Amino acid sequence: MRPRTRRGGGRPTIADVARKAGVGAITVSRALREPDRVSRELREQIDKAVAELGYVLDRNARALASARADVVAVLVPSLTNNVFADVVRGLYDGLGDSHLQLHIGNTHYSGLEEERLLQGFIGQRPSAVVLSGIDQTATSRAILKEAGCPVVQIMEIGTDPIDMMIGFSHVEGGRAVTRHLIEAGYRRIGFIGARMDPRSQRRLAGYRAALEEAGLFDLRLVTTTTAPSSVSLGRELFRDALAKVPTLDAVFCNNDDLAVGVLFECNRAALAVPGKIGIAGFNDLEMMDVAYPSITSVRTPRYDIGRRAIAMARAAIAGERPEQRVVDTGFELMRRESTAR
Amino acid sequence: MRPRTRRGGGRPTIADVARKAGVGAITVSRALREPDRVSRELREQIDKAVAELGYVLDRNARALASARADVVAVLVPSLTNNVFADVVRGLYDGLGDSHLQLHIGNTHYSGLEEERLLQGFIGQRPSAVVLSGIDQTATSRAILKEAGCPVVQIMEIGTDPIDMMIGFSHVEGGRAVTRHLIEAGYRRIGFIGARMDPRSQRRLAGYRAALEEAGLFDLRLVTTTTAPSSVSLGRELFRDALAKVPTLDAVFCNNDDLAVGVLFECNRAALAVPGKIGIAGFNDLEMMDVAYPSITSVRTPRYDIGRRAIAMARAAIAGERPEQRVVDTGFELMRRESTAR
DNA sequence: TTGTACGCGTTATCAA
DNA sequence: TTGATAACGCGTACAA
Repeated sequence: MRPRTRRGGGRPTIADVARKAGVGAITVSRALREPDRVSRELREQIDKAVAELGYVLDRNARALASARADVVAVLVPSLTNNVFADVVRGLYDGLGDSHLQLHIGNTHYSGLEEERLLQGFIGQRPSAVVLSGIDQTATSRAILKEAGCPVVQIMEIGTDPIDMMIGFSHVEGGRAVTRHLIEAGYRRIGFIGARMDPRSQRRLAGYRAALEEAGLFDLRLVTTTTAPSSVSLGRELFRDALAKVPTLDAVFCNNDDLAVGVLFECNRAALAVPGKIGIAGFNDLEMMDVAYPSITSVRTPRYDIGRRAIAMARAAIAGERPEQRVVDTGFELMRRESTAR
Repeated sequence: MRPRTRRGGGRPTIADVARKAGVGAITVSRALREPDRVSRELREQIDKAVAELGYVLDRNARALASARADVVAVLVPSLTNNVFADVVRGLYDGLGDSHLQLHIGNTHYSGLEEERLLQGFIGQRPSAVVLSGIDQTATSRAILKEAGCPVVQIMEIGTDPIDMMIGFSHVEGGRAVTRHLIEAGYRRIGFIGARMDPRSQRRLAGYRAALEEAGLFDLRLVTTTTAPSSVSLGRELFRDALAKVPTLDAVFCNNDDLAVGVLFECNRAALAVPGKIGIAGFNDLEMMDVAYPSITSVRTPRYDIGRRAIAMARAAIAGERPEQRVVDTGFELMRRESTAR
């Protein structure tokens, strides 16, 4: 029975390299992974053969044989959102010289989509999973608990981590910025929110708590939509809010895109900022400091969260026990011209 | 000799499912891939067994056995850049109901990094490769030609596609917007550019060509940096440009972030836009239309390019020959208040 | 429509 | 330090 034709595109395999270098296949494998455990002589022959053949390791075969994929699965709710773009940048930078790869999945703010993606990713036997927020479905939590790999929830903290967590309290963020507005002398402080995902909801809760403490809360001050955030949406929501409450003297925006839209609308309508209207955003995009007037916001350590999430994952992959399972990064209120009255 | 302990984490395999469902392993495999080719009765038994066992397909094993990974490798120069965030969104949406996965790599605008990533991705035997621009290194081109899978270069067009291409001419984009500024009556038109990657260089070339046609070109009008683009950088570069050429009456910004920075700086310095200074950007981010004054820009079909690139890749994977290897999507000049004088 | 035998390219195990 | 052998879990080819 003659050997069948090779299925793979005829690309060189580890056996080809071994033959050419005059060694066993396993020695080639070792030379590639742990060069120190192979004698210098053989290593050089092998390197030469690899170069001549243009050999490229088949990651699928490696993953199958070693039952782990050197892949970190990452689930974020959006790729368009600057916030998660920064997180992902931090994740990449956190990889450093490890041979880990990042596989990014976009949940589109849907728990069900997260479940679906998780199924797919788990099928790759990732070395770790990083995912956003703390509102996973019961099924997702079950999948992750059974996956047997480190899991890092990011951008938020809570009391019941699947495994590890790093982020900050969105309730406290919302509360801090709202208190600042109150202290600045504003009294009719509106909340403008888009998307209204769980983190936005919690920012709203912080806003409400702060206003209630001060006896200033009024439901009509809250203007939200589930539509995705954008600058133009900021303009629209602000118009709506002003129509509802003509005495509005400040707005806390769910995020910075909205705040910029509000600022442009104030400029257009000749509403003085911060004199007539105070504006505060959330996340502190780079633009906020450059805007005229510059816009108050809550600086969230997105990039850092990304870096440290990978560091936590790498430590756990290496078998280390985390010092703390839940890491609170905090946030920083950036007071600027838009609320300086 | 007793069977050794299983290497994998003891997760159920296709054989376990087959045993439980009382069928052959291959029937389970088929039921998963091509349900129509398995009798309804068996299919139901199999689905039940899968659910009860919590079976998850091992994608690595599938990829190894079938010599293809159902993965599209995507290389973009940046994830922070809104432009590529939109492209990636388009790519995801283009996937539709296919069982393809996207694996995103970030080249950080480096040809060498692109090469390195390509090596890694090719090791996964992707079904297709999507990459940005037309300036790949010779090595990258060689790797791709040998990969034997469809390749789509996006965001730009040129005369020598590796395989397929979809995008538009950045030279023409730069030329169009510059001509518009000239027609609007501006005479001392500056160019402000950050990053200055190949596409930025070509926008600059278009700008220069248009000004030279009109006899208005002057090297001192050009202010660039290789630093990454940002709103604050737009402010800085505009200040530099104005210091060099105090008679400056308009600026074409390499991209919209810079343009927004210029607008804020004009507001702060009380330079009337468009009266005293005209401003034009590139890419037409959503914000441009909301800004006050709204900002002229070149709308680039980023999302669409993403979608169509995947469509082209899918067609090629399915064995179809493309109608055209190079697709010019064009662009659209959006005339707005910032240049309406 | 279903099943059998084998191979995919690599690594773990164990022995030399 | 090196190598032979047997998995890893699934899909292809072919036969029934």
